[in-house]
Amino acid sequence: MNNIEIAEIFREIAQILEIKGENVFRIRAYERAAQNIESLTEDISDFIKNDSLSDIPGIGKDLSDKIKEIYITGKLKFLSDLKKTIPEGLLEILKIPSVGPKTAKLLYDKLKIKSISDLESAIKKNKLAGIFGIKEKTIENIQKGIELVKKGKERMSLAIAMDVANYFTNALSRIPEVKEISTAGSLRRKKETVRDIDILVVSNFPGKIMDVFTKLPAVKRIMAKGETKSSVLTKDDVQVDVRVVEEKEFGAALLYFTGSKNFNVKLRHIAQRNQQKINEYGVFSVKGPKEKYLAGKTEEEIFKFLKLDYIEPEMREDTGEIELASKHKLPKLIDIEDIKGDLHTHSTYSDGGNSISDMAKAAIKKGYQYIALTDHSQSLRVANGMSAADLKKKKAEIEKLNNNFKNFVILYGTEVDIDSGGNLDYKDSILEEFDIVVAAIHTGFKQSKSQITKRIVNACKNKHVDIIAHPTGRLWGTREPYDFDFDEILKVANDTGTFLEINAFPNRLDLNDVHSRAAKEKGVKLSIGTDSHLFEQLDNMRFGVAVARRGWLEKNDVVNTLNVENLLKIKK
DNA sequence: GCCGTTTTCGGCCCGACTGTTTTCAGTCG
Repeated sequence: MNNIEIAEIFREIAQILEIKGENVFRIRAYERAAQNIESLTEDISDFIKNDSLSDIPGIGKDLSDKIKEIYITGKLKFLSDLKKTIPEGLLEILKIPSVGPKTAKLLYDKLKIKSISDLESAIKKNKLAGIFGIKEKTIENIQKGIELVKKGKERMSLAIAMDVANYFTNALSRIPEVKEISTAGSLRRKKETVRDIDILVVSNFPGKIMDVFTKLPAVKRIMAKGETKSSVLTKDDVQVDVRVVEEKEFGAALLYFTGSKNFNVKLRHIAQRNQQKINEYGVFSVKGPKEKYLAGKTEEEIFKFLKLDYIEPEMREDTGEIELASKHKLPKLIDIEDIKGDLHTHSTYSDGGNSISDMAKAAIKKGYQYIALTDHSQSLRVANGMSAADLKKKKAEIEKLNNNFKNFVILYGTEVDIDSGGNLDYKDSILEEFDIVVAAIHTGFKQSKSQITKRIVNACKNKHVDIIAHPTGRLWGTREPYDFDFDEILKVANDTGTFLEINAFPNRLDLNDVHSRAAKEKGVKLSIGTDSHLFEQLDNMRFGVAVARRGWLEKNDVVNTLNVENLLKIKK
């Protein structure tokens, strides 16, 4: 049982307790525990071995025992007993927007509805209308919610979310009454997937903003429209929320709507201790009979009032950053401008769409000092992998192009396949010719944990392999990461001086934020590569940088922030 | 169920919007 699986068990418990109408704070305790376990950079087994489970915030005596039980037996009696008390399908009803635990319970108690299909047929037979508290409008909302669930569009990738957000921020910026505008929520924190788009606007004419927003051409349906806050659904079924605030509230609102929830809760605790209160309108003194506005115009001002250094949005998850901010020990996160080159790209020599020359030109235009063309190796036939003979031609072409550059260099590279037996697809005598060797697994994803771990360990131990690309193999929404011992890879990567990649391709983002942070803590260096197959995709670097920032990485942790001389010096 | 710079008991973040109510519960973030 790994961290994610244990977190899921606690989440399921929270949901069942919710339906049963249990104490909300008990429910919150399970949710909080789940979130904290999920964001641990160490394997939960380490805490069990060291008998230090209660060091994890939100884990006390009871949850410690439950974690141990799960770890040892693979299951939890408390959960299986709990499951018996409610019908199986009931949890899926909670996924319907506008249907919460109270409604789910009501529907079950009155009509014995225990699944979405039960609910649909009850609506068809007009059975809902008779229930106290449910009328036409509620039924309509449930129906629309069911449609959404069926389409299965619960979260979107960060890349898509950014596109949608740009459309709305551009459109709203054109309104003269808009003084300031910003995205908020998980999009601003740059989470790898985003559920809905939050936009914050400063204006003295909220009514006008609400009108324009809800009438934009991309809007399919208005879900809610109030004086200062509205929600719509776009034609692609993306939910967008816009909230209008006054200038003196903007920082407070931005802080509040950026979250995360746990981060906000902790800030409020700090405020409470100082006899202050934080909400989306500002920081207020609650000393004396009357509340007094203290701050709220900017986030910086609010952090200052709380005696904290400014915390970047990507770090606001309550995983230790608030404590560091109070001690002035926050890391200085890497920035997109720090990136000096791309170490994972493809050309027409394998399965890329552009020539080496075109890729290089695009890299120069981005202000890079180098680009590595890492075409696939021979056995990867689906990707037009390169034979040893083709390599000579490619090397000659790169040498010729490099003669014409000043302050820029193309690195002769390869993405060499790690085959199912753990061998590399080129001999050492070929590998030593390259400037940069990226190694990756492309086949045999279903092998056992020990087999896959051994394959990657072998690659790390090769004296020519510089980078392990997309180390976990996951493809968002299509392929789960393969099973391997990440701690072991970190150890070997550190011992051998092998870099691990943050693959910036939007549906990979591999390593992810938690893995990146773990790598940093173990002293492993990372490389952010776009895996571009077209020159336009070099722009995906920003998604890789987003992952790095969420993983607390600084400039020094990432090797492609170095200039080319230093890069070639520190690589194997 | 967790947690403690007044607490080992009694708290636990806080407000907008909706739909159903005649003053508020449920949902959401």
